[in-house]
Amino acid sequence: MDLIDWRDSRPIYEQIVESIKKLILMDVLRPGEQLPSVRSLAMENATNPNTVQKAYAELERQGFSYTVRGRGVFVADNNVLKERKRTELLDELSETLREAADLGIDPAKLCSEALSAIQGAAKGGNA
Amino acid sequence: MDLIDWRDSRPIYEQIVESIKKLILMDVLRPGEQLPSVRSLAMENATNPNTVQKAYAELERQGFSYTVRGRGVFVADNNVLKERKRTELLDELSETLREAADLGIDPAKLCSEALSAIQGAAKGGNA
Amino acid sequence: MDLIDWRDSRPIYEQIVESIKKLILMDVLRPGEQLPSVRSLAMENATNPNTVQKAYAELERQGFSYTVRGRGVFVADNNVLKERKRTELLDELSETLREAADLGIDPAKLCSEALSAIQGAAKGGNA
Amino acid sequence: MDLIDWRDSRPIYEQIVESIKKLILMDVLRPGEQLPSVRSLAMENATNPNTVQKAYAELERQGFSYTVRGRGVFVADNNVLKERKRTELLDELSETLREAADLGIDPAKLCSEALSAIQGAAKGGNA
DNA sequence: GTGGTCTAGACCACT
DNA sequence: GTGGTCTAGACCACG
Repeated sequence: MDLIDWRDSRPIYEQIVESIKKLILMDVLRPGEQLPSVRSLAMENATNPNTVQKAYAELERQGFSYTVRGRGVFVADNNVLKERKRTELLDELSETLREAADLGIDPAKLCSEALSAIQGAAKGGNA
Repeated sequence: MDLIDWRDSRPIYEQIVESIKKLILMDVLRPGEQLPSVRSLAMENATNPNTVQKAYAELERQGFSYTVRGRGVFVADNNVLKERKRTELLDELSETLREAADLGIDPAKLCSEALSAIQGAAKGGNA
Repeated sequence: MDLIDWRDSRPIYEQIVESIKKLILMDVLRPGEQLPSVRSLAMENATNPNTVQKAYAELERQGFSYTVRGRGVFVADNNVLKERKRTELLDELSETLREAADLGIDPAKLCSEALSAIQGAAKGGNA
Repeated sequence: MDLIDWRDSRPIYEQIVESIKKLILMDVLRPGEQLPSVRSLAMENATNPNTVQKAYAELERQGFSYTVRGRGVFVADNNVLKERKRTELLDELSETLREAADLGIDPAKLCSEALSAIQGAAKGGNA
């Protein structure tokens, strides 16, 4: 697992949270599966156990994982998570489109262009 | 001009940059028009001239303004700026939609939902 | 005569000096010819007579002009000027080439590329 | 590292930027290597941390370095940088030669003189 | 310890 | 008056 981009200006723990969230949402990490131990993940990414600990705490707070003392950390089996992410993306989308509208740019046209772009990329890229 | 939201966690200078960029893109500030002096804007917003100075430097770097020593700072007459902003928004949109697609969410459906959302808000809001 | 670029960050008087020097060296302004009066040049360029005065003083100091009280300012008939400018350009060239050499770039090759570039431009451009 | 010439009229931060850029381009500072901390460099050069900070920000903006919060600033591993610098020098050269041509001076002859000059200096100087 | 931001106050060049 | 630079000293987030 390569979770950290050292050139990224965002805090390390935040990058770890986001990376693992993405892995869970994409079903690479399945519900019930055990996450790497704090120590091993820290070793593997050449970072401080405290930093990984902070990331795991945040993950649990957001409902993506649960902890069993003496056993480890596991992926939550919540299927509410995807719905929540969908809402999040929808909000982000609306925000961008609203800004475009404010500037006199047709949001619908922008949308269709963006859709074409990703479909084109998907065919040639990693689809 | 009310450019700063003190509850916003982003740096002051960055908020100033974004606010003025928006004013320029929305044609509230017209090409050739003089921007407030560093000192007056600092006074008006109860901040430090250095902070405003940093914001103005960034604006100029991005091509939104030009400086005449001893005279003041002026809005650039570039009509390329809007096109650049459009591209920027388009990239943002595509990024969000691509992320949705990765998660198995239909981007087109998400788009249409977002468009409905902002049209609804526009009617009741600031349209 | 359009001598000033208001977006240029250099001082006005310096721009005027450089512009007039160029006009003299390119023989647009001929030896013995009278330069515009301080007042008229100030009017024409929407700037302050003091600024033009400062430029004229600098021009005279550099030997490009001489003043006759009550008559005006005239272009010096020195043909030493061109030789001096040649030396100046030569120094600039050497400096650039030396910097290239320090970086491990072949100066001779760079030179021949530059020569090609300007010959190409001259044919299509203002030759 | 002796980065500042106090007799130089250019801003301190600009001198720092240029000095470090040169060190990077000459491979004295290698990709991935850590730059001195803002504070230590400020101490070493008897200047203010803010000034060094401004220099480092500019370096990063130009793509010569990247920052990891809490870790330090590192030399970018871009090998595009040298090519970019070469283009920059080439442009400078062409500009000088074009100016010479405008004045009726043979650019090729000027070039060969400059090349002789630097070769002579190199033998007697720091070659 | 690191870099990032901000304030207060100063001096400079230019108009 | 304008912007540009610099210093001194402070606080913050991150590791």
